[in-house]
Amino acid sequence: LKTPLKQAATSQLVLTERQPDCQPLTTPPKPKETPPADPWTPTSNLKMLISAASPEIRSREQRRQLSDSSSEVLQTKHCLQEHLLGDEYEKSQPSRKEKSLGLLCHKFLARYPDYPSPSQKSYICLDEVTEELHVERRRIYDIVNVLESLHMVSRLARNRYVWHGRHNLPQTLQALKKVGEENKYIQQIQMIKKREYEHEFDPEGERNEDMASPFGSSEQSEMSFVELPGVEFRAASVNGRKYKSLRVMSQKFVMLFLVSTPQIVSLEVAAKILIGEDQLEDLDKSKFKTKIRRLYDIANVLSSLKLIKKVHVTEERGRKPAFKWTGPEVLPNTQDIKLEATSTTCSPPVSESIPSKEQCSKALFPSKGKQNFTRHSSLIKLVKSIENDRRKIQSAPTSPVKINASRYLFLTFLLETSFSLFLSHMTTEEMQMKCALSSPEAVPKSEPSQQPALSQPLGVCPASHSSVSPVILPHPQSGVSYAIYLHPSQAHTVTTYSPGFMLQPLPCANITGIKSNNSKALNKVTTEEGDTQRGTEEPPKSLAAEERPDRKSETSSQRCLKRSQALPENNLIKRRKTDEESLDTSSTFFPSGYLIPLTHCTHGNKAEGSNKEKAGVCSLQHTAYSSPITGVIPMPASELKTVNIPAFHITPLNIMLSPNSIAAAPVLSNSCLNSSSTSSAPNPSSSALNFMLQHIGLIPAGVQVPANPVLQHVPVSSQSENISHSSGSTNVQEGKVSKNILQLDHGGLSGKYGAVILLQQPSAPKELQEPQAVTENFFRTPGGPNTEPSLSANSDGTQRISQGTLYIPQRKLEVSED
DNA sequence: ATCTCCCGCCATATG
DNA sequence: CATATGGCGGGAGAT
Repeated sequence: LKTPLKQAATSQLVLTERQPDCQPLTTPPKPKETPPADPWTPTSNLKMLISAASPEIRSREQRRQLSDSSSEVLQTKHCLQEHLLGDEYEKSQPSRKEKSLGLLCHKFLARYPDYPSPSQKSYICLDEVTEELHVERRRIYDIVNVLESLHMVSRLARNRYVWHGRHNLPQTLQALKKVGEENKYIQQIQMIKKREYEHEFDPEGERNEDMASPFGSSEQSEMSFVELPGVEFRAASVNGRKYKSLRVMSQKFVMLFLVSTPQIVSLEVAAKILIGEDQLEDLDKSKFKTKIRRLYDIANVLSSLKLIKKVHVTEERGRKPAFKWTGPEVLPNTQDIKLEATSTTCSPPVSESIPSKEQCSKALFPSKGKQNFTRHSSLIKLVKSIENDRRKIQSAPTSPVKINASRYLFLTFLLETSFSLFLSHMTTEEMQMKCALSSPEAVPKSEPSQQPALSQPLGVCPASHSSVSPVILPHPQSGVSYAIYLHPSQAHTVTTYSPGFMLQPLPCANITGIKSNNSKALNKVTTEEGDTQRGTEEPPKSLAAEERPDRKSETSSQRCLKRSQALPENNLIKRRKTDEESLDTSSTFFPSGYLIPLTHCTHGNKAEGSNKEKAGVCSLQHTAYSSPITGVIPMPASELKTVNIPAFHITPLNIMLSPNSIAAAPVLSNSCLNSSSTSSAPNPSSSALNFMLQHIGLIPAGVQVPANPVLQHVPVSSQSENISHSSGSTNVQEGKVSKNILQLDHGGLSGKYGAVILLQQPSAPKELQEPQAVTENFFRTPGGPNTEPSLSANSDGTQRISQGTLYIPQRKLEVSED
């Protein structure tokens, strides 16, 4: 169905083709508005181009880039020249590209400075713009709407906008990120991926249960537009709250980037999420298509702003269009993290409670009344697991339960503290920044007066130094040793994204013989093959879990102490039988995961106030890689037998360790530890560690574990050489360059830090499994009573990791630039 | 064929 | 009511 107008336009084009120099032809679409329009001639096009790249352009630097980067312009110019040369006619009509929203946006942006002086505001008159840029008004709206969503412009009145430039961008992005986190986009993304996954795996299957209620009842499908407090949006009346679809969509789209790690979002996923929010599960094809179209529009504008760029994500399934965030990294949403330069806003005062253990734990829970902290989708799983545990604990307080109790407490602790904290504060940017900060060979130097709180963390090692720094923590009571392997990101060997390992929460199905309701579903979805392929973007198993009341968190620590202390874990230690079959089922894993953050509970730093945050950030820079608060799960050998699924999975991302890195590890870790231990006062790390251990019940309340626990570097007998194969990696090809990017998409935390937790079983028989059966080696304890978990290089130079580590093969994913 | 996404109709909002 | 906005989806150029 062609409308008259359309036909007119078409005919016009035809005419133009035949009569290149025909003057009479004017832009028909809007005869009235479009003034004695320019004829469609090469000249007019040229003029247009020139105007786009002319001196009129303000920020030359960017403009320059623009003209350089936008090959289209050049191309067009070239074409035009040809045209002018009398080449056949309109081979190159005002090609579609020349009219692209992206180019138009460039032209639009060129009219205004990125950072207009606050003194003189520039106003935008749509009429002028449309006229000068020779575009239909409609197009300008598209651009303006997106800009509005970023608060780069705001509407004053009809036809009238104010240009803010990028001044507000940092704040806007920060706000968007925050909202994005609150909206649990990470989880939603995971869910979508999960569905995809199940879809292809399962003929059709029952997808009812777990996807029935996408998210908690507390979903926010509101069509809310994120406003910026400071940013004036005068003309309240003008600022109708309705119909902001494009704006809202734009914001949400941006949010997706800001919350995901890696910051790559495929159109498909974005569209689904944006749709899903309004109507749950609306597999409407046309709606989807429309959404995609809109996203392209938005993406074009965002691209012009250089906030994103197009890439392609290649999976087994094929190439899918996606976009990668290339804009500024957004600081953690917590109010006062001031990194000198960029802070534009004044930071509000900070809390000042005395950090006792209790306080600490409380402090870690930002939201008391309301549940605000972000949770990785996988956390939901974990939550469920915890719930199960709790149930068991409450119902049957018997020995087997005890273990669960401690585990429960531990998980709870992690879940509610570190994770949330980590999630809310950690950013890819930070990570990278940290990587950059730590010099390749020197242990992080402590800034003299600058950052007192930034004490040497336990076993901190510069990322570039060692790959693994083992820390063995003797368990006072049970005698079980826990080894925490922190795996600094191998930035040096890998790339910007260099996650090491990931800890993944696993639903504890079949623990102590009790069948988990999810276990079935879980098994169903996982297949070694499938996981291997899809590892990267694996969605967590079931996300149906609901948030639990926070009440629990408050008391958990206390209860934790009581219970844990009351539990004689020694009893639990038994000889572990080598049973494989039970482990087979454990091959089920959930690719999604998160890192266990290393949070530091700084003591008595009320005075630090705003510094606190800063210190936290800073310390993270150096310690994050090897924070003591890594998941250490007391798991008696006996337990292992019956437990099908360990509490955590460790996902190795790129485990190809350079031979030297291993060698270096011990040394580094030592030095690090030593340095950290020198301080008389317990450093944040150790205190945090103690805190955690006590809560877990691994040590009595009074006992303190020295900052540098007995470290032992043990030669590791490892296997699973194919880890590297199974581990997921993302290749991002930018242009011709291909990078080895580790992506752990699950969760957004991935890629930053990794930690390997090895559970040491004192009495476990030594037995090494076949390398290939990586997933089946979970928690296999090869070492004998005296065997220490370790990492070693194989003859072939490949590093191997063994014992008690869980490997989750990552699906290979490739991201390539066009 | 698929990916992009321009074009412009037309429902609504605004003044 | 005249315009300003902007949702929406057909369908055509790009690849």
